[in-house]
Amino acid sequence: MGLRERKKHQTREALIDAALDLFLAQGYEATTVDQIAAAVEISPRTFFRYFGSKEDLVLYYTTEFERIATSALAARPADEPSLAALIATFREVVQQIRAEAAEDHGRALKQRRVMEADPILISKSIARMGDIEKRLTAEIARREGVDPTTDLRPHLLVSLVTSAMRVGFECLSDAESFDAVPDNVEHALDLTEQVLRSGWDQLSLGSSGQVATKASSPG
Amino acid sequence: MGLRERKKHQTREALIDAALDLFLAQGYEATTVDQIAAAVEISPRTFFRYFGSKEDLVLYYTTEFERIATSALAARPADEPSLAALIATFREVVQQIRAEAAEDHGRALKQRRVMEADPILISKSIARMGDIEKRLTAEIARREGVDPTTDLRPHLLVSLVTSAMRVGFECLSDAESFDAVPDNVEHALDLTEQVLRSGWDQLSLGSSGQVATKASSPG
Amino acid sequence: MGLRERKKHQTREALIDAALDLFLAQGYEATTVDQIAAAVEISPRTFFRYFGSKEDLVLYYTTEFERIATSALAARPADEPSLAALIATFREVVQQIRAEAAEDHGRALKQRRVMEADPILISKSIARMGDIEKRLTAEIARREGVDPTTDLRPHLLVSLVTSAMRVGFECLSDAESFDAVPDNVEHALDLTEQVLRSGWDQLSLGSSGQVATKASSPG
Amino acid sequence: MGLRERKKHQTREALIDAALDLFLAQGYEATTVDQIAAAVEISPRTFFRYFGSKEDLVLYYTTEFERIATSALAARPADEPSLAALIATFREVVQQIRAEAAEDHGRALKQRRVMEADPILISKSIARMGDIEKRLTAEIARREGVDPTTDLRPHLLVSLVTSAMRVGFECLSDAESFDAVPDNVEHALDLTEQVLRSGWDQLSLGSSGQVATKASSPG
DNA sequence: ACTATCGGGACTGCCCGTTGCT
DNA sequence: AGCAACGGGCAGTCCCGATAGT
Repeated sequence: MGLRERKKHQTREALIDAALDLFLAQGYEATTVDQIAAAVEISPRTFFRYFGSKEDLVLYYTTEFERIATSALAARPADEPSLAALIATFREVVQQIRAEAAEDHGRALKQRRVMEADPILISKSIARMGDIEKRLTAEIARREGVDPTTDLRPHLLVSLVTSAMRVGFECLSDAESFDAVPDNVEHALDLTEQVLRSGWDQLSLGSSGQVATKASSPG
Repeated sequence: MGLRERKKHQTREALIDAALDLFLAQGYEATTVDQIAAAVEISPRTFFRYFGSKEDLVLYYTTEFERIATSALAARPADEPSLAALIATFREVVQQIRAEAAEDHGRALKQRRVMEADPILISKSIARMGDIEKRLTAEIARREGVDPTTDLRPHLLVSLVTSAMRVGFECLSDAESFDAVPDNVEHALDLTEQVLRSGWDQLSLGSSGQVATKASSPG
Repeated sequence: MGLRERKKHQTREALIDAALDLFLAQGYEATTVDQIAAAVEISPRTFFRYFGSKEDLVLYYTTEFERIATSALAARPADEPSLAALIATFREVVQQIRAEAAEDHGRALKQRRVMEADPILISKSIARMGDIEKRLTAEIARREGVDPTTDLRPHLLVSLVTSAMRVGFECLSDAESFDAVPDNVEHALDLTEQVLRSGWDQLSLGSSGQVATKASSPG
Repeated sequence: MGLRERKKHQTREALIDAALDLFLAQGYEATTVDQIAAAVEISPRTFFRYFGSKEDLVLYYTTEFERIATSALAARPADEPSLAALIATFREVVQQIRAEAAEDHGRALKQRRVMEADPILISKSIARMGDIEKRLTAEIARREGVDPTTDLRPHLLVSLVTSAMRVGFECLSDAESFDAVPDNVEHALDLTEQVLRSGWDQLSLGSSGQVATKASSPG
């Protein structure tokens, strides 16, 4: 990695740290981009070269999540049932998070605190999840060989599992540290797997089971 | 309804109509609040007395959705199982939408067209769903007599069913009219009910089933 | 005039004064909008509510010129010959300028100094003059009942008289005060009127005198 | 003309052609000097041996115009009246343009199209005209033996005739080809000569006719 | 030298608090 | 009383010129 790359990386991390501290100290809304820029001694203009928006900074990990999740799903064996593949994918994501938490110096925890303090940020992060869902849906549909625009089962499956994930993430308002989050997520994934396993397979996703496709709906 | 109320209502509808038309004509981003205000001959400031933001206007129906859903859930019999109550609640919402669509003069369709043209709006609307989820979760937890901060099952249940709803709503990009939406949503609800019915009840929500509560998690 | 109007007027003038002084002291380019705003203790944002751009401020008098000239021309009797109408129009503009010069406190002179120091501003102002010419040409063509795209006499007439005006204005680089300008302009207008009067009327603008129209040119 | 000269001339023309085509295709601003150089297979450095800047290339004809006009005016007999000399000068310029138009292959038209597409270029070209006017004014004043800073008649005369020229040039926005331009310009010059001839000579420019000089103005 | 990056200034849009108008 | 004009603040974009790494 050239000196340039390295500096960029440092600046990005410095921005995240400075911003999160400011957010925690005085609130997300009350903190201006100018303050963040001043804190790391760059121009406000440059801030926007690193993060498309102030929001992007807080939701940085969401972006990371997407990167990890999509590549993890792509790596699942092609013949694995979709439900299992998704659950496994998310479990891998959790592992990754658990691993990175070490060198993270509490950034992840700070980020969650900031988000909890500002409910609107939670909404925003959920919205991003929507985008991720779309991508995962496309991949599941591809695996199953169905058309996601006429068959809503891939979307539904992804949506259900992703929901579980979210629920696991959000249930930590009272946590002192970030440690409990991975456990929570895994717990939620366990529950969902239990609940869905018996029911979902009967939908025989990917089969010609017309009952489940939109095309067969009376609409 | 007094004359004052009526006038307010008219202004609000005029704003919605004017705004949606402008959005369709020149795009959401490209349309300024000033233009909307000018179109109905009010001051830009006054716009914000009717809608908290430009976004609020487009997502007006989402707000309506919340209103209807919460009151519908509150009206369900107390002894109805939670899954059934939620599904029934959402079915009622769909009915309401179907009914209002008549006197709506295509506003709902226009609104969807606007949202499809601007992906960011979709995210935003999904984000609002998050708020609704929270409210519904609280109500389900109340019904079940569990603490939603320690037991993540209420949140999970709500999240799963809401996901189904969302999936139903979103699958209409190709629809020419708004008519198909209610059918789609009902279809998604049907599927979800099928899938969850067998599995969910075994979680014996509300029981002391320790396996399912966060408190019992090893984390 | 209400208090509101009065305050607005004061702010505008304060802005012009402060800006011109700054421009003279440190140059047009080197002066930022923020500095101007700070000098009159308004927010930079508000600056743009008074002037669409920094350039607009310097060329403010050009805008005024346009406003006065077009309305003055519109007010000329319909049966007055075009040449006379134009000369009279510009004379009125000069009168207006002379009248305003009193309460002007040398603003006009400062403005010229600024423009002379920054040649690009001169280009810009000339370019605006081009727009004004276009508008006046259209009006003259309307009065004469000819088509300005096929008959170049309206444009020519306007251009000739406007040139005279410009000549009058520009001949003051060496003047200590702005006082001489109106005299100069009137002088130039006098000369032009003398020169053109006998010759122009023989072009019988508006007649069917084919010799004068572009359509009849051998091209 | 030696071979070396001829090659230089060819390169210059190739540059103009390539540049104009690129400007038309992707806009003036969007086109880089590198692209132009690449198009004619010379090094970017060499470009600047032919044209001082990208702008110089577009305004090349303006420069040519200046060169031709000043030398043509210098060549007029010393005892020719100024008006006649100027008109004759511009007529020669037009002849030159007409002559070159043959081997010009629509360059002039393209250049106008480029300029019309970028209004700022128009400003720049007009601004250059201002410089030319200044030079011609000086020459006329010299011929007449008057001081151009106290007597505004030279400037006025030049300005009037130049205006005519501009009018002739500008009246082609709708023209499909450049062919009509020389005709238009000559037409405008004809009209102007007619109009001014009788009137101007009575100003007895260069005489001691006090009425016409600025010095004698009551201002 | 070439190019990516940075800095900065103009400018706009959203939104809100206050103030003057009716 | 209520409403709309106004001013202000901040996020964000664009463009350009300077700079610094490769």
